[in-house]
Amino acid sequence: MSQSLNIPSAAISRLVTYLRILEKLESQGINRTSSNDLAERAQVSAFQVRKDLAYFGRFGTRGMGYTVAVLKRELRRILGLTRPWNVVIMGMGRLGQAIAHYPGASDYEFSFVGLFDPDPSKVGMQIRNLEVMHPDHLKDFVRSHQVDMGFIAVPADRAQDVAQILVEAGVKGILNFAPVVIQPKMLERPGVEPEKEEEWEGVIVENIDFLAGMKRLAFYILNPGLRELEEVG
Amino acid sequence: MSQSLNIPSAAISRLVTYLRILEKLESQGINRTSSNDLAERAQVSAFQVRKDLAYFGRFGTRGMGYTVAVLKRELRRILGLTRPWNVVIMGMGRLGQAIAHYPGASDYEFSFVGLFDPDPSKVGMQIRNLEVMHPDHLKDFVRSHQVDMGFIAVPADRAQDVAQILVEAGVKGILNFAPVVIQPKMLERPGVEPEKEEEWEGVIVENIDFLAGMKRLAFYILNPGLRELEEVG
DNA sequence: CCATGTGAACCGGTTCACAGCT
DNA sequence: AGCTGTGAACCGGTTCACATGG
Repeated sequence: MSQSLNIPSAAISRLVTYLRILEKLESQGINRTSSNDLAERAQVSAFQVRKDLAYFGRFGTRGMGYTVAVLKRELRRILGLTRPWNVVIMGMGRLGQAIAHYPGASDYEFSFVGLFDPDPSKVGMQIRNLEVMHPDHLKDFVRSHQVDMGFIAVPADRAQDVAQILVEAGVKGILNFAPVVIQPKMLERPGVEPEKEEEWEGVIVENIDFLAGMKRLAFYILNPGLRELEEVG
Repeated sequence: MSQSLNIPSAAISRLVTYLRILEKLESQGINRTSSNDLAERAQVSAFQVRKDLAYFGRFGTRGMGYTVAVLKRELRRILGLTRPWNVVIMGMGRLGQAIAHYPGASDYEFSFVGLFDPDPSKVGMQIRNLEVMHPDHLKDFVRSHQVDMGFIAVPADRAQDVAQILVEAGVKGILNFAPVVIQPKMLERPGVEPEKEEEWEGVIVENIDFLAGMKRLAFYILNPGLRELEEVG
């Protein structure tokens, strides 16, 4: 029934989309919906919507559909958006700053609690009521502020090192904006080998690569026809 | 053989990754590689690498592997990165500006040729040697400058309208950074109905949604174990 | 009678084993 | 012998049809 194995990762991406739609519906004062309605708005099939939800339980009423508020609450719970997430951003170039200011991040429980950049001209800068710090202070900061995630917004050639630093500092997940594949082999947390090394699940890495997005777009413009649906970060 | 149907869209994402790896190898003076080597660097299986390449032809030498320069050239050709792509960016908030300055975009043949924002305080601003224009001028601009793609970097509640405007202006593809599902139903290009309406293939929409990335990350941190590999924009 | 929830069929993409070239 | 290229097996995710329950 609920929460067992075999949940396609694509389903998770879609749940995020459904949640966004439900929030929009709620803000419009609409309080009932259906798998058909959601499907149309999310551009997937109604089967898909029902199956995706079924992985986690049953949230609707047969013959009636779904209550927007209920389904929204359940999806937020499933996705872990009821508790706060403390986030640090590595790299305060234009992209890092744009992320720090991104509206909507704080609507959910994402709090940017620390901003880091090694550039002396950036250290000490005030961004969004936070003072940019040198990465040397990351490790202490992560521990003292219970940081959950680190975002990588540094140049591509620095990304692997920064990922390493984040892992050593003890974050649980990384959102990587740099156009590189982070090598998980190297993401070993020192001090874990001594313990049960089975224990160490590894850090979750999710990628957001818009250079790649541009290139895929170029390909599909040249080759229309072999375009299906796609799910992207 | 080459270029027929049934190419998984995930394969396209991986090709982009392989290309990036080849460019790195070349910059390091390495000029031979293999499916095994590429696989490790891209964090996929060697089977996968060979299969992905096989969709488009044969580029290696049996027993020898691949020549970096050759494979790189072929991937660039396949992905359409040998010809220039003229791009406009809609929305000159922090994200739009970060994209406009993104290093790497111009390494490939992506040229940002026009920047648009309706905000009077932004119109006329000089960004990257370009003057920010009002969207009213988009249609003429797209025609006169042969714009291929439009990037949407506007607030979520404006994204659908901007998509509509881009389509009407005649772009072939859209890279949408806003956290909304663009409704393709509405993306009708006026003046197409009169002609063969079969002809209108539609505009390609690719999404880059980092709010969604954050949420997926939250989910996978809470539920490690049901994490496989993922491909993301 | 409606729309959800779900076991089963189907399909497409990944994995595999091996054939083919160097 | 080594590594690519590929038809076939396999597996997982999507689609479907229908049973379930309001």
